[in-house]
Amino acid sequence: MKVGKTFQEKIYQVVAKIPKGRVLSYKEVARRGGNAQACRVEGNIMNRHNIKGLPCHRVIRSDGRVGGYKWGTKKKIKRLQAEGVKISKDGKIIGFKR
DNA sequence: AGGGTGACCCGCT
DNA sequence: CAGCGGGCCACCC
Repeated sequence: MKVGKTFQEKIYQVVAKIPKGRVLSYKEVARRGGNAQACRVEGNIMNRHNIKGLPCHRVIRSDGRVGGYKWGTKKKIKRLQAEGVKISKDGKIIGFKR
């Protein structure tokens, strides 16, 4: 029995509910979405459809890095810092627990 | 309309 | 340490 909703919908809901100043890893989001192995799709969706209102910059890799970004990883880091997220010089998320 | 590949990845061997 | 498979979406031809 299928829920009917596509992965994008689930991902959208999860990511959109990320509190400000908090970051989630792709795997975490994917896990909540139902398939932890679909982590690639997340990036793909956001990359092709940088949905407005979706704080995709709050989604980072499990390694603690910010990962990639359609508009540029640097931009992503800057954005996170503006939200209050501490980021190391190497672009590592400080205070991120996987 | 259909097939094939890329993509902001992760975990295992 | 390096390499690859895995599942889902959108775009290209």
